[in-house]
Amino acid sequence: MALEHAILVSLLEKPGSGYELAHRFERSIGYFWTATHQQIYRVLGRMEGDGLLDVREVPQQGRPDKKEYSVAAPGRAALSAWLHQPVEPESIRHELAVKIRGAAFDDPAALISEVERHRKAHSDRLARYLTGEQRDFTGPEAPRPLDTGRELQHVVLRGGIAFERMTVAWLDDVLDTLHRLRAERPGAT
Amino acid sequence: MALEHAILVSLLEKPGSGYELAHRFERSIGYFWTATHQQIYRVLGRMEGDGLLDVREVPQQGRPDKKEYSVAAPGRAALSAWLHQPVEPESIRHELAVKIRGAAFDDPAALISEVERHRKAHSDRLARYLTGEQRDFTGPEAPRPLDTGRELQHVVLRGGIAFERMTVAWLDDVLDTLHRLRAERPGAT
DNA sequence: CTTGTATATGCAACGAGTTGCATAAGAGGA
DNA sequence: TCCTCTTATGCAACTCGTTGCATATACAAG
Repeated sequence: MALEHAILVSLLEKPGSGYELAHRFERSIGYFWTATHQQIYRVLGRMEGDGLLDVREVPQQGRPDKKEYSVAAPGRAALSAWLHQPVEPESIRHELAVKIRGAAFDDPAALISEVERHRKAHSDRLARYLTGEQRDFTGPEAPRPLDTGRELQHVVLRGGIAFERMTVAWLDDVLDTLHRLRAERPGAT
Repeated sequence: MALEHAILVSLLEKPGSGYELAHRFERSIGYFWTATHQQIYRVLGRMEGDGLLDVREVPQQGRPDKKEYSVAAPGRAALSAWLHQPVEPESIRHELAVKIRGAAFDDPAALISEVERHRKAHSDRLARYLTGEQRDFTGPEAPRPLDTGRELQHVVLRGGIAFERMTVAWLDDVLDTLHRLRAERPGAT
């Protein structure tokens, strides 16, 4: 149930509506957890029912009203309990890797454009992360000592950056391999 | 439905029983996709029902009989169709990162042992991958040119190695950060 | 005045994945 | 003899996650 915990963390950082949370999950929270708005609304409803969250109806002008959620005391306790419990180190799930190994039973060269597409998506994301890092964590915006929250946000962002950099480099390795295999078998398409 | 495709790839590489597949998913296939035996048996049953797989009852001595699955023609066609379809670049889901950001609202120093545990798990996995690479892809066992399948297996393994290396380095960064934060706030536990 | 975009919330159905349990045969050791 | 481990297969119940659809307000562009 890590979505619950990701929502608690995000709402502790700043209260907000389901819609706003969905956007954060496409941005900063998205470095390490993803969720669609349907999932978020469903879980928000359940968490409110369980007393983990408080809701406040916020009337707005020029746009529909919203429900602003914030973390209630039991929610904070639930997060704290989870933080003190071990979680299992996760394994990767990489569909593209399944495809690469599957390509041995089809035409490997046909994968090249797909891999290039993935490479672009990851290098775009890397650029976005680096821009965010420049904006939020350097110069006058750099976290002062003792700003624990900012320091921890930064180290998580550095993890996202390292992941994307590693992925781009690996996809280059994959592309080299696919090109080499095509050169060795000039008969293939 | 990537589990289906991962099973097709694995059975094309070598036919086997559900039990054997479950073990492969803890080893080589596990570089990029995980699954428990319950999931595997369920999906194997469905795939057989859909005509994607052939089954053969294999009587054994000294152990229970097994059902050996292999890929039927429609299964091969289904894999090929999927290979030619684009898949979305995936995002990470990293529970530990949720915890790190959540630690800002609790005691960051309490996370240190948890992060160390994860670091060990990842560096153990890295060592296992490197041993496997030595065994299967160097010296007399190195893939000859034109051995497409082996080359592709190797590039996927290199991806697993790169991922674990990157993760270990990042967790060191996280540990540095947590230690630094603890030093700056000597009051905390 | 219609179309498109952004804000805002939600249901229903399905498929994917996890957890707990159950069964059964043979091998090896206490 | 009993206990445990390995091989081998599976059901049931549940939660998690995805996809498609539905609704409503407001603003801007054509």
